Amino acid sequence: MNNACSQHAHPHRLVQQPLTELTDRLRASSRKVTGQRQAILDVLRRHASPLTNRQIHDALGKADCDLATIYRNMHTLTAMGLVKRFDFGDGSARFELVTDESNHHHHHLVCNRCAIIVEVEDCFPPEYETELAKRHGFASVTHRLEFFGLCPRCQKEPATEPPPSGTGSAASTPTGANPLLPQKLKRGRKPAKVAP
Amino acid sequence: MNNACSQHAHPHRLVQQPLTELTDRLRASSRKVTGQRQAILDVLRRHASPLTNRQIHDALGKADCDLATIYRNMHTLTAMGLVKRFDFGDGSARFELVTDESNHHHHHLVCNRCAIIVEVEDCFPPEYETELAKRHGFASVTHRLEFFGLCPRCQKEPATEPPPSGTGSAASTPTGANPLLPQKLKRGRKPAKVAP
DNA sequence: CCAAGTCCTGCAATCGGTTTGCAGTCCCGC
DNA sequence: GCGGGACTGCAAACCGATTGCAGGACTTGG
Repeated sequence: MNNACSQHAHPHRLVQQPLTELTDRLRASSRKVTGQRQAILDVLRRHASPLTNRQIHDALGKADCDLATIYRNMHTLTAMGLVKRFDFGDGSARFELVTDESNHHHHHLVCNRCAIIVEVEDCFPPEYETELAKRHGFASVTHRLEFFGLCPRCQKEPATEPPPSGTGSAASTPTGANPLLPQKLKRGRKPAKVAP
Repeated sequence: MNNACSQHAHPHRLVQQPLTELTDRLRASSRKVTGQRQAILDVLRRHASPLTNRQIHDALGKADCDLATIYRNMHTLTAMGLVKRFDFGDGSARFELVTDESNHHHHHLVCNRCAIIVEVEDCFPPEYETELAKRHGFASVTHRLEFFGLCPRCQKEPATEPPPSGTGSAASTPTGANPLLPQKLKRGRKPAKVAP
């Protein structure tokens, strides 16, 4: 499956860190460098925005790998600090590769319609958090912050239309449509069925 | 900023708005004032921290009400603006009653161990968001911000202990234990089973 | 106060995301 | 090259959440 380039957000700010360094870190933790693991890291490396496990699975293409394996690996990698987990409030977790240099603290700006994701640097000053922690006696305080809104392209759309298809250059997600609707999940049940 | 002092779970800062006003708003929207609806609102009214649907269900006690009904009602009430939904990143939504006066913009500080929730006023200045929106061309930008850390009580705990029981004064949630583990959900599967 | 029309509820099936037991496979150090 | 532990695939199962359906509860109008 093609996941490729014209990636909406900062298309070329991709992490070019050699895969070997990643695998080295794996070995250092007495973990094995399996083909699946490498493939997953590779997929993450070539994507700028955080991906869901399913997106990773789809992006793997021929280097297929069981979804359960991806889930397990994301846990392992997160625990090892190789990837970071983000939560946009639609029921699925997203993961981003963490690399020594480029992975400073950052957040995201997500479109409520097409789910396009823009990385943003904005965040309040750290003293804020320190102050907050002190005031309430909490320790090791962290925060989770994400922004949501309507992206420029979606603002132009008719309104009560389904999310944009492929109208422009930037396809929302490589895996195809995946409009996440924060605060308003959308699940379903098949039409109906008779008795067993 | 600071609202109250050592409030952890401001037990008495409850919303005392008459239930009638709430029911009036329901009628005004051509919705029916059912017993379940009232019971749910009542439960929310007497709790200061956001509750999960299950917690609401448990808290209902004798005024039992199907979980599905609670889910449906939380949707309705959220859409009507009577309750606000929060997401702490453990797989379940939480709801807080919205009342005209007291429900200003606010966030939460959650303990990673015992799940105690403290309401906090801290947030970055609104210009921030406006600026961000403008810079990226986004419209109607909102944000989701929550803080996580270790509460004072849990800091004293041994460490690799299960979350504290009822050691102190401030019981986490009226409904009982419900330690949420942000970023590290905990699901399970029963022991095992043989063939059908 | 009753009847009709709606909205609502309970029940059970279902959905999607995620986890896990189990058995076979692969990686790595020896 | 071998052995054992780490890992994978498969399928079952979990969980929060959603929904079709049919009976029940509010409301409004008469």
